[in-house]
Amino acid sequence: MPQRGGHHRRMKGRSAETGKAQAATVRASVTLPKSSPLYRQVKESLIHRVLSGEWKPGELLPSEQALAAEYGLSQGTVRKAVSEMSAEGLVNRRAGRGTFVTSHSGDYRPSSFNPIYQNSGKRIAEDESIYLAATQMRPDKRVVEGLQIGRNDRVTEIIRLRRCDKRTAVVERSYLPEELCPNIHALILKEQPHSMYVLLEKAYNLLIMRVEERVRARLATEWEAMHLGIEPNTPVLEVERTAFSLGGERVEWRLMVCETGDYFYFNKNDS
Amino acid sequence: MPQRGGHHRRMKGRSAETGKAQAATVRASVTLPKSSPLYRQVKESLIHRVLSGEWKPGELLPSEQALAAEYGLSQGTVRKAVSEMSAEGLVNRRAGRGTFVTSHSGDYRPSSFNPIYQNSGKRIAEDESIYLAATQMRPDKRVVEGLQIGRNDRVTEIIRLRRCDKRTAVVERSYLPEELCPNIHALILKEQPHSMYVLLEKAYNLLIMRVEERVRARLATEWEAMHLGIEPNTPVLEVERTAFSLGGERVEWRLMVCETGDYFYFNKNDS
DNA sequence: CAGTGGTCTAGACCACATC
DNA sequence: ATGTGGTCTAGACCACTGA
Repeated sequence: MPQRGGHHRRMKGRSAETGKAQAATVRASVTLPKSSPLYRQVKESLIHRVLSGEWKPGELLPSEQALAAEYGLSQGTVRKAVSEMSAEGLVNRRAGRGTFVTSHSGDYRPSSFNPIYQNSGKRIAEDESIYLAATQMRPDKRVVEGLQIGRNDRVTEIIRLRRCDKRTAVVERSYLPEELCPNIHALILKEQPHSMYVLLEKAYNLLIMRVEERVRARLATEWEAMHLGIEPNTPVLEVERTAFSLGGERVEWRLMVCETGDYFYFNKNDS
Repeated sequence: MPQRGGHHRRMKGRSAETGKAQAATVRASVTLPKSSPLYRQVKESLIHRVLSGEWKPGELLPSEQALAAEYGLSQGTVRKAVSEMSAEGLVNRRAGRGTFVTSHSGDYRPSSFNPIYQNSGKRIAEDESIYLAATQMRPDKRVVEGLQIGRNDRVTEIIRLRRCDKRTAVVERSYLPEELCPNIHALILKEQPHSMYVLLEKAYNLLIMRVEERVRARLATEWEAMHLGIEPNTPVLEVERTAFSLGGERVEWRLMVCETGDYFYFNKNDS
């Protein structure tokens, strides 16, 4: 790892000194990973601590003061680390309360990952999901590709319908690697959770932070048409999603199918 | 406008004083708009100055020092303002060089707004656009809705094909309000620009910052099928886009149609 | 009330780009 | 050599929350 930023300082146990920024004299060896800006090292450290389960989704982080003391840095540096995490949605800050690890459940994470809307503008939520199946199986070619796993690894297939206003809006098939989510089929069948991503947090400490979606048009199969209440060979959207955890693992590969007379896929882009 | 943050201070001509943060005594009246944090006021001010054309896309802003002096604030406060603008993509900062107003042309704005990819992973660029028409007309119902204009306002319709590897990948129809982009049809026909958004910057100082897209599946019309080299009634993606300028105006409503045997619509979501 | 995050300042030093 | 943005510090005051 090349040195960047030229700070070369340890993050713990700084000598009192004058309090001014010190020259590039390497004084004492490094206590924490990498080099590059200190606030980034702090950020990486905090992320690892979240991944390790030290603070679980929805829980409170130590205050900036406490973290600054712990790392032996100024509050401003810790603040910048936490600010980046907040900007990336990993954490929510609330003045007067503290900083919380993001969670798909409860109060925060408002918009979530539901890209399909009714023409009326109403978003298709997960409220009225109907689970049709949850079974362990061998992955087919698309699933192997989407999850980047071995052909002989096992996955869990979860099939559900998303209903809205007493109509089936979306037919959905999810595939999760058995290695990351052992026995999730049993949990699904027992709990019939409203949100899969909340279940992944609670049962496996997997926090979904990012998804990639590929959208295509094709004709509905007979099976899909039956569930969606449309004629076979009606054109439908096929949304293919890969979901990544905070740790960067591919946790889910999903296929969503919906008809687009009454629904559409929506994307707001700031790039 | 309710007061927030309790700072109540003018942004110009601060008295020298001790240099420490001052109490809430309102000393002299406000010189700049709104209240709320100073760095936000600075940001708003800078945005207005960009909108006014004081600095055009691609041009250099004054240094943080210079801006701090001009507004009578510390560099840190100006820095926070510029940082937000940078995070929102309004501006690019480069160490050693300075801060530049974002532009769709030239070096920066790498990923732009092209959501359609070949199955190979290659992005459909604007390089090989073929313009079929650019005419002034009355908007139909969808255009009125998309641009939120009056039924009697005039718009310019621009039809083009996007080619990639010697094949037509996308058929595209754009509609721009004549009021915002007078006589753009003449410019289009004369310059046949690679990028419409670069043209909008240069000719009308309209910087496209944000788009909303609605995606649906339907069957190709005969006209579309002809251009795309497919059979009529093949399922295709219809991507409907509204483009917003920095000022928040609806500048373009666009319809993109592509076949999805060889192409797909891609979306990366961090929400 | 004490503690939290949010704003603001002033000043130091750094890597980098340009001349 | 000069000037730019980038990092880091130390300390002040603020508004908000909850006990």
